[in-house]
Amino acid sequence: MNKRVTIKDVAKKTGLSISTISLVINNKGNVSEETKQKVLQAIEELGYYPARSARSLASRKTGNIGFILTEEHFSRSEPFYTKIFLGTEFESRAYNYYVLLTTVPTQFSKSAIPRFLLENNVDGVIFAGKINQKYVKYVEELGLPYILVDYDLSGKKVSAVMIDNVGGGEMATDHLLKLGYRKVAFIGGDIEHPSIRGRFEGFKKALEKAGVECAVDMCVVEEPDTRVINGYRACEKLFTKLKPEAIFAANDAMAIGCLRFLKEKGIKVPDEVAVVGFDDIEACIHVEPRLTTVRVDKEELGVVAVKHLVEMIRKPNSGINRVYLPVKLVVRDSCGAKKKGFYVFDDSKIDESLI
Amino acid sequence: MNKRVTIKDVAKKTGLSISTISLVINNKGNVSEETKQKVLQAIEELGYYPARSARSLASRKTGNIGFILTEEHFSRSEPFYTKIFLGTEFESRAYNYYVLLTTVPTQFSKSAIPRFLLENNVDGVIFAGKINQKYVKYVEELGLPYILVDYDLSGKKVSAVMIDNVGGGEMATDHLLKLGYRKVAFIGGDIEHPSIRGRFEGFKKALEKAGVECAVDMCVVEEPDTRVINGYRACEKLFTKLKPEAIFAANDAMAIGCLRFLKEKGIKVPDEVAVVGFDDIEACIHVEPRLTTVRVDKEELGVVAVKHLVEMIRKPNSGINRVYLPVKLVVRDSCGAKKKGFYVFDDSKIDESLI
DNA sequence: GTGAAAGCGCTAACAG
DNA sequence: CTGTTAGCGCTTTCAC
Repeated sequence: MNKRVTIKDVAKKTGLSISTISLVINNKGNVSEETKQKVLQAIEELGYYPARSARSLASRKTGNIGFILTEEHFSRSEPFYTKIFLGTEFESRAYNYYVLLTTVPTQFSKSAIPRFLLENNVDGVIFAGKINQKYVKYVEELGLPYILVDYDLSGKKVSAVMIDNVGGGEMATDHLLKLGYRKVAFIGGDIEHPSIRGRFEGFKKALEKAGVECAVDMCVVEEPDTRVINGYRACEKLFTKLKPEAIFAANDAMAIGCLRFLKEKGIKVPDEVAVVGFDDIEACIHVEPRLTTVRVDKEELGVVAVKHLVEMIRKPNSGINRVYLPVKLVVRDSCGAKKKGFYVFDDSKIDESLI
Repeated sequence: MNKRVTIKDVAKKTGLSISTISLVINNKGNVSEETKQKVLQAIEELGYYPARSARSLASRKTGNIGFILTEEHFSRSEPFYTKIFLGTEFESRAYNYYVLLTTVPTQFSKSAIPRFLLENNVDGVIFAGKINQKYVKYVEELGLPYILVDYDLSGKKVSAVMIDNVGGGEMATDHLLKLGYRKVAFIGGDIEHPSIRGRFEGFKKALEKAGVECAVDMCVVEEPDTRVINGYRACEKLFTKLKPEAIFAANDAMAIGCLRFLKEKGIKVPDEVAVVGFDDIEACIHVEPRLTTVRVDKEELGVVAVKHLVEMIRKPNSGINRVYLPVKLVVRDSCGAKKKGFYVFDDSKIDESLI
């Protein structure tokens, strides 16, 4: 490694003491504007950057944020959580933090505790997606500030950045209702998950508003999780007894499962059944017909999480932060709106340019 | 923060000096098995973990690996580079490294130099995908070991983990040839990219082996990049003058573009034209028909990169590492092999279970 | 406003 | 084989 430029070099060059330099770097204390400028200039000229490790050691702050999610979530095919991470990575630059990402097994295990927690190498933690409560508890006991993203702990007041699931579910259902469908079904898995619950709630709310009865057998919510295959199965169950006009699936993966089942059975979408999903994952524009869905701004979830977490790090005991991020209906082909001649803004061009 | 357990506490508890503890931790020098055990036990009992920052400061090693890719690559819809990152993250645990990910603009800019480079906060760097040579040069001048993944610098002997593009291209083309197609076209964009070049090379090699002429107008390689839209355009160009029996696209995105074009024109796949892609991205199983392609093990690319990089960090001047990772043909529906009754291993179940 | 000095927790010679 | 000692580069009282 080349000889590193240190704070001493800056001190020497300016004829000041290292403590003054330090004060300038950290924008602390009372330093005259004049010396401040002198220092800043010297820093610039020398190309000086404070060493992380030295700062951490002396200040007892790491400058790192931990990002924890389950292996299951990260290895999911669609990059939902990846995008959240991207958002945090981007935002954390503004605050001069590094984001350390790690995955943990779904089941809590003492041996799986992230290294950065054991090594005291983060100032705060972001949990993305469903996570075993024990991990959260462990971080809490460490006294570290933390925030959940796209998840919530029932019966516990924690900081969290959430999607407006209820609003989104309502929006999707309203849309189907507006298109004239009356026999509208809901398909969901892992119904204990706060997000899925919320979407279901929105669904019921919309039906109630419209004065449409929400039949029990029009709601298939027993699937263990929300993967494609379970969307397929749920749809199969639904069609053994009933023939809905429209389906609102709790997420895109399940909606795609529905599409798969319907195609196999030769049931035309959207002509015979309309389908709407939730999340707006990439696959939506690859399936046939392209899936109408509720768009979640994943990056934004990450950005907001960092904003709040940094605030919590900077002023401890500032209380709990809870935010709901708005969602947006993206109308494509699976809901039939276009065929019915409803005017809709076509997002497809935007989608394609992203690829 | 709770009172941290330090090396001193371990020394006190064991009645040894801190340097002995340090030796044990780092598995260095000659420490008697007896004291070693004693130390290890004390560490266990106290729940001691060495502080990163202190270690870094004293040893002048950060314990971090930088992971650099362009914004363009990371925001790509399919999680190709994300998976490579996942691989690095996973593997780096084994070596007790943290991976710091950052994106940079495609164009080099002095102000976009990753913070971890400015702050001297990494021991080595992984570049993923196509990257402006200036970034590489910058790292080189810093004296840091680095390795490229899925990219290469022409005229420069650098360490790199590469996909066996030539082999894969050959494999895909062989497959089409074996199915009886003779008029086989190649579609590629960004032909200056080493990977695309390699795939094209493999294509030509296979044709030559089979004694099939490689007509110039059967190769559309002028597109600026390899996105879906350019696959669409390239396919359009192709079909204005010719009618190939099969198409090998340089990657899945372009292959999907072909599928799109062909569907619009009412040309049946695989009945009228067979299509094969490269990469095996998620979308392959969502498109209709499902895309036959060449599978690249993305995680493995990351794993291997870390292995080599760590080696380079540990023994500097150990020379250049260059590896080619094998690929595998995944036969689905777009190539017509199944319809033609060829026996093929069906990967679809595996795919679905991943979702 | 600025400087001197004492660490932060660890590693790395060098003694013994 | 183990201990002593001097830093690594910075932050942080506390004087002046």
